Amino acid sequence: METVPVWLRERRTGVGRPAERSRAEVTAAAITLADREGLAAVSMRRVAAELGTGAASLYRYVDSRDDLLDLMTDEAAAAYQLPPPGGPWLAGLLEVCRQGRELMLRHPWLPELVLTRSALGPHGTDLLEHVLAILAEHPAGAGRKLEAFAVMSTLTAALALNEMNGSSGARQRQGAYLAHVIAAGRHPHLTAALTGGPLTPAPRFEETLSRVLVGLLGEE
Amino acid sequence: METVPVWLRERRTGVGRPAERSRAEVTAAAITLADREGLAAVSMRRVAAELGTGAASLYRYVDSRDDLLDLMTDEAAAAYQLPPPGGPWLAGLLEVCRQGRELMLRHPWLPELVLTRSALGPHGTDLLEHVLAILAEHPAGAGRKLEAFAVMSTLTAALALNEMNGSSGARQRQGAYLAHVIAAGRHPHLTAALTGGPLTPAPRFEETLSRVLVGLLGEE
DNA sequence: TTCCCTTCGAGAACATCGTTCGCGAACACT
DNA sequence: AGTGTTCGCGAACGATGTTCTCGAAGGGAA
Repeated sequence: METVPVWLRERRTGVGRPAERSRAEVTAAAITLADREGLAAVSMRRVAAELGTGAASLYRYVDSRDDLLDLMTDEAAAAYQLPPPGGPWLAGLLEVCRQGRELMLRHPWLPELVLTRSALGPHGTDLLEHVLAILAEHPAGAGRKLEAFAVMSTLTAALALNEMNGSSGARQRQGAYLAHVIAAGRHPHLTAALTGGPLTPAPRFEETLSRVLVGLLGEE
Repeated sequence: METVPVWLRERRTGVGRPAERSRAEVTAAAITLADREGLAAVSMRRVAAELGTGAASLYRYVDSRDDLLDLMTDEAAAAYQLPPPGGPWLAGLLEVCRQGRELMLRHPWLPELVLTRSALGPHGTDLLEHVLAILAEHPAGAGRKLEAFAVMSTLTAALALNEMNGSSGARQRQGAYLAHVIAAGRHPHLTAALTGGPLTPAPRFEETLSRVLVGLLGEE
């Protein structure tokens, strides 16, 4: 049972044969592959092929596929452009959410990893530090601030996931079933909600997160 | 490309050899297995073994493993005890969340499925209908009500997942890395948040969802 | 330069996975 | 009894994560 996290396993000293690749290269290859063919395509063998090596070689850089997924998540978080904190806290948090959404649209595999795997790496902790800095003057307790961070991440990922499923084939199946449910006539409120006009304008991403964050942290 | 959802595929008429099992039995076996050994143990072979049959037989009842996962999710939602709507809407929604949390603690595999797979089956639509009934008098538009349902489900699942990770080995790794980050001294706000007292009382589940829902739907 | 010790690369192997094929057996209906 | 249709499922295919193993490669000491 290895209790040391991925991010702490250190490169050995200059003794022995030097590695031909780096953990960063492996991570980058996995991200490239996931961007191109989806998360399901990220197998050890495919990632290795992307690098022109054998599958077993990857285990010199990564303990397991799960480790690699964590590395991908954290590496993606490196793209955040964190402005110096200042100004109203709500605007600061919304900017983080906005960038998060763009990141997830650019990396369609990210939401799933963020939602089901909560490990914070170096860039993840940088992001959390930034959020806490934005909230430094806020009177809420530390527990609530940490919770606000979790809620932000979760909802950003979930909303981005919903957005992307819009063009998927899953949406068609869901629509077909909902049509059946409506036709059955036993769900009056659902029917009214889905057929009443052009489905009242879907609340916009930023407005939703703004309302949630205000509810969580107060108007201030 | 099959555009008809799982829930609509109907049992054939009485012609031919009758099936020895039902889709409900297969689903129940998968749930039993997942409860006992986790979602990763739910393979077609293991589920079949649970039923005392061959793996290939399951494909008479289910098109794919993904279908089976959707069936598990919806079957779990059958356990909701939906009281007749009435009283203040916030209390009604919180009751749904409370039951949802208990469900997820009883079925530790549920959050992952709810978070990454959004298909609504018969029981899922019943639940949505119930939520919309609770909000029938609420002035918000249909879009916002549907969104509130999505946010409720997502946050309930995510918070339950966090609760359960408390006893996992993943928490230890995360703690070890956070200790390292604190020791490095480059994250003052994070350090303050994690070392300031006994980590200000973690905001309680219901209070969190109450604040979020009020933020989303207004005080009314 | 020579040697050694450590580390690396990766082919082969193992257990397991989701899924398909094909066929014999079983039942309902005429 | 015969026929049409469905069911159960052994066998097989391709792919997966991971471990074992060992030859090769390079740095530092001699």
